[in-house]
Amino acid sequence: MRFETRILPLDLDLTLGCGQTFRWRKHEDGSWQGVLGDQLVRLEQRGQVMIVEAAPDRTYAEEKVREHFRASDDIPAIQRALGKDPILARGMSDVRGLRIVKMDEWECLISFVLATYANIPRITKMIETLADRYGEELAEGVHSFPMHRRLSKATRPELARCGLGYRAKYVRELSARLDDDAIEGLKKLRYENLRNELKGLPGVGDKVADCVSLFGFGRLEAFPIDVWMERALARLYRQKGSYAKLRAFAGERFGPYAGYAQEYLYYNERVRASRGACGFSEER
DNA sequence: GCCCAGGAGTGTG
DNA sequence: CACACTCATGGG
Repeated sequence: MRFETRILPLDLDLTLGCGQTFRWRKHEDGSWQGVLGDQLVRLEQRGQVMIVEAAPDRTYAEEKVREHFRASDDIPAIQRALGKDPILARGMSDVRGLRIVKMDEWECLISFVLATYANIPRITKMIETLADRYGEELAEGVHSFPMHRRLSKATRPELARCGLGYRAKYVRELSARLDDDAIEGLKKLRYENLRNELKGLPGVGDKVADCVSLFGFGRLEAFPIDVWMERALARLYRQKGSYAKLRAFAGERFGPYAGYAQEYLYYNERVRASRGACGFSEER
């Protein structure tokens, strides 16, 4: 079934191509294919409208898509708030359609734990292999991300054979420590407590805890810091130091929408910098 | 073949 | 708290 929905502003290429998610593929015709829960979805942007192709229930699919792109985020308001920062203000109009996505919590946790010490192609491969072997087949060759119930039955050697390496142990331990109820419990926590709980889990350090808080649990105040963000903070804000120090700086400077600030700066540093362009620039 | 990856855990100074 | 070392593999 095919229908239209509007989420504004939204730039699919920016949002799905910037590395915050791992399972969206761009087809030659420019459309994007992905899996949201048990929904296989194909999206096509035509100016202000987005064509959604999914089956079989329109209401359910539309709900999933709107949730994933955080349709209720008031981007103009967020940009007005972040625009008080003169460095962000300079380049923000170019990334108006870059939205934070909302992933399934369990999928997000496993994905970012797998992402440690691996490059994007490999991360993608690990996740696809897990989906192929433990997820439900939704269409020819397309599988859902495995639910906890199923993944927790996989043994460590089996997981290791999915190319996870030492990460197999973390996936096993996460399966043992968490279940659907535990995740429901985590959803109720405020960010600081959620972050601490996540950091207590095997394979979860500062960076992964913040990625999962932001992209999985939707906490917009989270500000994940990886090597790209370290560069951005050093270059634009002259900030260097430990994770705790940089995180404190970001919290103070960007406040409740720090996650969006991170997404903008990350994109700018990683994608635009590679093309030699710099939308954001330091103050003189 | 060689290099190194969106870090985390553990031990030491 | 700041570093050093290891972790296990596969994509480029």
